[in-house]
Amino acid sequence: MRLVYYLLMEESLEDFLERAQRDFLAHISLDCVVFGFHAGQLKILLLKMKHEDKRALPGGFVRKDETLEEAASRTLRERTGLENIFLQQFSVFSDPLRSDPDARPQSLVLAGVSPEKTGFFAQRFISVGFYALVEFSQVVPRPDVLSDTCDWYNLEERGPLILDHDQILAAALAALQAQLNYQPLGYNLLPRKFTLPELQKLYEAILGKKLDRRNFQRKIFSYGILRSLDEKRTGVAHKAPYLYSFDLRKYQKALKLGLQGGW
Amino acid sequence: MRLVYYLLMEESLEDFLERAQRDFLAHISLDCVVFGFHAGQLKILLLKMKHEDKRALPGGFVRKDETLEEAASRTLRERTGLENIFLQQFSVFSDPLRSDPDARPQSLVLAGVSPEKTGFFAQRFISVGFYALVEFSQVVPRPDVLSDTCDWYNLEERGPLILDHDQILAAALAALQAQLNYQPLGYNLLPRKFTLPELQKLYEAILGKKLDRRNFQRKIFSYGILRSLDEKRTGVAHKAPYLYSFDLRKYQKALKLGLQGGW
DNA sequence: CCAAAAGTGTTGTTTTTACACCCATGA
DNA sequence: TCATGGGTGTAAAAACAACACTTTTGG
Repeated sequence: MRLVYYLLMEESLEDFLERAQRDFLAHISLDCVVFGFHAGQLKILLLKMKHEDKRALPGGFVRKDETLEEAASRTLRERTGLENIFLQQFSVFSDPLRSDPDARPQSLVLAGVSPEKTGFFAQRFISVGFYALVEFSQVVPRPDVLSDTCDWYNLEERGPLILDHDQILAAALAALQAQLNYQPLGYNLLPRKFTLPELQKLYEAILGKKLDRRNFQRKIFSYGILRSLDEKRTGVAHKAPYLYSFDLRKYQKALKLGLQGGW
Repeated sequence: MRLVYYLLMEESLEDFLERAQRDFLAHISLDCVVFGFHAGQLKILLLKMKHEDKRALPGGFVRKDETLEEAASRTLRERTGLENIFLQQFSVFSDPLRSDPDARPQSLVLAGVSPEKTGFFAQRFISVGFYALVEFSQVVPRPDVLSDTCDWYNLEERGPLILDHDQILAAALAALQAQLNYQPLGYNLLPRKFTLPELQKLYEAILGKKLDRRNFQRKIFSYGILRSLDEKRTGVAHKAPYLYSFDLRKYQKALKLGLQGGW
């Protein structure tokens, strides 16, 4: 209401500028929902905070000379050891009450930081949510300075998360589902060589429902995005499935229009 | 690189906290792409800046006690006179070079502000993009304090926009297209009573292509989201078309699963 | 009365769904 | 050898795309 007044009354433009620094101050953070796929299950990478029972999404802050994407990439390089991680913004979380201004400072104090230095974390943060897709087996999880552990969790076994991270995770999952036909999810979550049943299980995990095997194969083939490898997965029980890899050029081209049809 | 060092070397946690306030400072703004629909055309609301030739998207800042959505809503209340505007975040724009730190302060100086007070606008802003849908005829455009005029423009006749606003607009259009089957675009862009040809023209404007009249009608009816009004649009040339309105309850329900099928 | 927009069905084609048997492998 | 998962095709149903004539109205 005050601002409306400033903007409508021309005389207050200078006042507005003076107050802006105080009235409009919010810090920006980012939180990443890192998805991996292993043994037919979607996994997410979570940190176990020091002196806290709850787990947290890997997150970070943006430096002056970085884009958000660069900051997220840097953060995830630290958490996973990987370069060039596939990243996608999906939402911004800006509830003024989303973070408890005492929680993080308290756990910092428990971690041995003097209380007067914890001010940074006591401020309001507006957080940009990213989801990231990584090849599970390539990741070497590394906790950050506020965490004890960094590990993969199944979605159902993740336990409670700090702050609004449950909400962020739910939004990431919804974004993942919505973008299945518009982003190369398979390319980024699976190893270079994979079998059709593996790809199908990935689709099933993302969509949360079973798909018909024959219809799935027909449809995937119809996109022309798979390169058949004349090679089979060996060492597994039962009939050896064929291996495939993505034809990235065709995959990208097909995604531009969106893979047609529903699942 | 410096940050990597801080986070990997435990001893620097306190240093990290001290520097964070300086290293991680970015201001948050928001920019709104306000869509309206009139005479078969998509329109956007743009401000003509004082002392600048280019036009700008309506934008604003977030107060301490607001969510981004509340801030956008407040901003658009000022620009349009409307309450409860339909708003949707679609992307965050964080290129460190996206804004010229001199441009806005210079035009403020031209507007009579003393140079030392323009510091707020010289800082780095990370901007959250929203698209808004309004009923064209309800809007009473009002310029803000930095602008001469606030008016509707056709997409093709908008002229050049400041900063990265062309990019923001392009992203908003892409989001609009992508969400056609998931958001009540028709409900928010059309008046309460409308004709099928009007609804079809809206779809055509958003998609940028012509649709077959009979197939369109069959498909729209099949969703069961329209209420037929036993009333015709009078006073227009040619055969009078029937009026319809949305059955909001059914529309919302249908959108949860997404309106099926492609356009 | 005529120009222009609106209403209305059918048909061929494509896409989707549902469904069952044989094969290869490791245990 | 057998239990388990992988490979493969067909038919019926649904969705989609293409297409033309008649009606109504204002000018």
